Amino acid sequence: MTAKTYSISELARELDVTTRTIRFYEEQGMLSPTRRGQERIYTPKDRVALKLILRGKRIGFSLAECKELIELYDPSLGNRKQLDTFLDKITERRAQLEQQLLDIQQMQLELDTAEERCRAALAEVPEGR
Amino acid sequence: MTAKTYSISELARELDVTTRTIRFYEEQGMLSPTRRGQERIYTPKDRVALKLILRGKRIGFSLAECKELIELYDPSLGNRKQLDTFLDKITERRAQLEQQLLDIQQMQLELDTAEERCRAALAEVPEGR
DNA sequence: CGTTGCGTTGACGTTAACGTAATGAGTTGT
DNA sequence: ACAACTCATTACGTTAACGTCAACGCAACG
Repeated sequence: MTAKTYSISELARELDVTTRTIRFYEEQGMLSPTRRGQERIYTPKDRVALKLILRGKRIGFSLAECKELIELYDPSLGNRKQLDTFLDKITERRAQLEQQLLDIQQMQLELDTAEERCRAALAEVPEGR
Repeated sequence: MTAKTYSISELARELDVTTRTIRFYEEQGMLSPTRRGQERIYTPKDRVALKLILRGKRIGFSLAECKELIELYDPSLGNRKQLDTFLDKITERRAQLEQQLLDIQQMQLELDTAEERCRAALAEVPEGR
């Protein structure tokens, strides 16, 4: 049952990032692979965390924000106060995501009209033959 | 019919950015306010462009990407080749937006489970009387 | 046993996106 | 006339998020 493990370059290839980037994320306390000697060994859990970071980045989260997400995601450190602020942060993020949804929808509309105008302009200028 | 105009600080206050930021965007060729002497005069069109930039930023676009969006948005420079690459860029952006939608939905799910776990942990540790 | 490949740790370099003075011109109120 | 605003330009500073060497360890391969 010893779940699969990954080398740093395996992870890098699969998720399309550089090893430098992966090490950097570790340096920032976002990943904590175990070691075999000097070598970093990544578990599926680490892989999930990394994917979470990359997903965050795609929607414009800073690494600090991604780090928070990871901390939320893990079940660990639980005194009362912590958990309350966790819940607050979750609420906050949710609001942000909602705003982003709106922004994206708006963008889509704008792309629609942009495309229309582009096609209209193309119809006006058919110097292509 | 001379539509409304704005001073730089008016725009800054309204859209909650610094004047430095606005000037910076101009420096990057993303805004082109007219001048009255030295003073910058912003039209509603400029204001729209600025809002477009800020919306882009909220979903993680770089300024370079935002600039492209603005260029798409305006009707102007139309030779055939340009228009074709415009359409390509539009398609590309649409794909990106779709991916972002997926990412956001995934995040929302993760926040759901994070909240659940948080509440569960709170139930386990009710040292708060 | 040399070199090829993957891994490691520094350490300095780079780019984007502004922040932060410093300084000066032009107008507005008292 | 002078202070108080608002605007401008110029220029150096800063932070985040890596990129890019350099120099080394060690395992396998022909």
